[in-house]
Amino acid sequence: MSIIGVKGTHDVFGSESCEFSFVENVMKRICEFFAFSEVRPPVLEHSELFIRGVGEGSDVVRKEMYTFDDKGNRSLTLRPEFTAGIARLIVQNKLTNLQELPIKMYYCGPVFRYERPQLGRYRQFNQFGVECVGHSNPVADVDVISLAYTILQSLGLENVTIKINTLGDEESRNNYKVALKEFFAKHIDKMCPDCKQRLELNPLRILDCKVPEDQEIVKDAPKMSDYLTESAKEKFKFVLDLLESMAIPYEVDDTLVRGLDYYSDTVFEFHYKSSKGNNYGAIGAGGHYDKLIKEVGGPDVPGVGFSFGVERIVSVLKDDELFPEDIYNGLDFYVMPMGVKSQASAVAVANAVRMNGYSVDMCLDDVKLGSMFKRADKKHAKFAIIIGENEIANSKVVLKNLRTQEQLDVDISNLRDTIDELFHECECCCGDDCECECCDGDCDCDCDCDHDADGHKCCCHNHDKKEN
RNA sequence: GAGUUUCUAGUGUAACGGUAACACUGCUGAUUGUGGAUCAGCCAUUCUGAGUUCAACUCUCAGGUUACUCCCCA
Repeated sequence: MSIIGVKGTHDVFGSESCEFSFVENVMKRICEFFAFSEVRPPVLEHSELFIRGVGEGSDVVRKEMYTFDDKGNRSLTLRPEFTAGIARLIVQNKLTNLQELPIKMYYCGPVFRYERPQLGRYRQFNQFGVECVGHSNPVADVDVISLAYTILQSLGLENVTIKINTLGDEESRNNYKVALKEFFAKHIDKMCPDCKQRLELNPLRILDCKVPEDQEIVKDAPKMSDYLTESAKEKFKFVLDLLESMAIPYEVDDTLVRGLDYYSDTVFEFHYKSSKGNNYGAIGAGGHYDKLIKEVGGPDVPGVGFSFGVERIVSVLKDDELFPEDIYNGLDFYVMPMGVKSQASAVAVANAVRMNGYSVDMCLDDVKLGSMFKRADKKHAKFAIIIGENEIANSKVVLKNLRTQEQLDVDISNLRDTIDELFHECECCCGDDCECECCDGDCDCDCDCDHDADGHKCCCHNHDKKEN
């Protein structure tokens, strides 16, 4: 009997794995530019952390957590999100005392939510996000939004919609909740069962209800903006003004309420509709939080963060064919030993070329040369290195370009230099990505960059060799 | 948690209750040191379990699982 994977989990391998790496690498690189450093919190935490951190009232905690008792009867939970774990990590390691604030961290890894799988939604999925903890300047909010926006742009997602709203400070929210309760109490009989529950638990959530009839009622509900304290209003205005000055487009959406209880003041979501029209929901979201660090036992400092759904972003990029061609692993060399006796030398050569910085695979079966060429083709290898008894006797190898069919005998002592020449990147001195065939000697490319009337001078060192 | 839905070779698809078929991929050979072609051959406990039947991929029941919807979220 075969064992199959758990519902809502996915195996990532082959070309899809290259796509995930590409997305994660772009994200990591840009986070480093923004001076965030990587953090790797554990997957397992005490359930208590999420109950207190994320909030008992949230659906994530109420019905979506993978919670179980371990052998010591401790209640543990597979993280449903990163923020609470990072808050714990900061507090436990006393990072707020050890370094200048804010603490800026980014993370990437799997999270778990027990729910029915559907489009863009899995039980185990990957989140990439950042937290910026310990500074109350709302510039931090904008910094984080700008980071997220930069990432999405670098990935090639041009038409991203940023929805933004403010939940205000505690005082604003309490006033608003009272007003909402009063308002919805008049209509609650006509509303959906979920909303009836929400009225008591967290009336803010009613604003997020998707039932059409309820949405009609929501339209006439009191607005958050009318209940904001002056300081909350000012903060939000500051954030919006700053976004504007940075040319980051946004839409204020006063029905935007996040599902995690720790948020206050600025909250935002990133939406993107793929050309196929698939609606993956928000591809990323985040916000500002005031009480989380304190709730976990730390000092009374705020934080702000966002998180992307890596699977959703991969899906969207796939739908819109935005993955660059060159992200899929190509093999530089395939080593072909002729006969068992040549294998030892082949391994040595393969390793030497690897240490030179190239990807090298080797045929492990004693099969005919023809078969080895077929295998090299399958792997899309650029070059073959053939080693047989003749070559070993002369301390040579045969180096064959599998695209052009050219081949030459190379002394093993010269192999390194020969290979480096073959792989030398040809760059036109115009530095303009002009795609000129600069190896043709006088390099008469027709790019329209304006340099010397003499035309380009190609910096490629391969001329002489190729022309011979 | 509720609803609809999928399940046959690595992939995509056939088969009235009666021999599991086809295409691509893969492997082996024709071809003993030079490939991408051609030709031959090989590759399945039909998701699992139970039931009905002389006979089940096909019908029934239970479970798993795929995809999607609601709730909610990344």
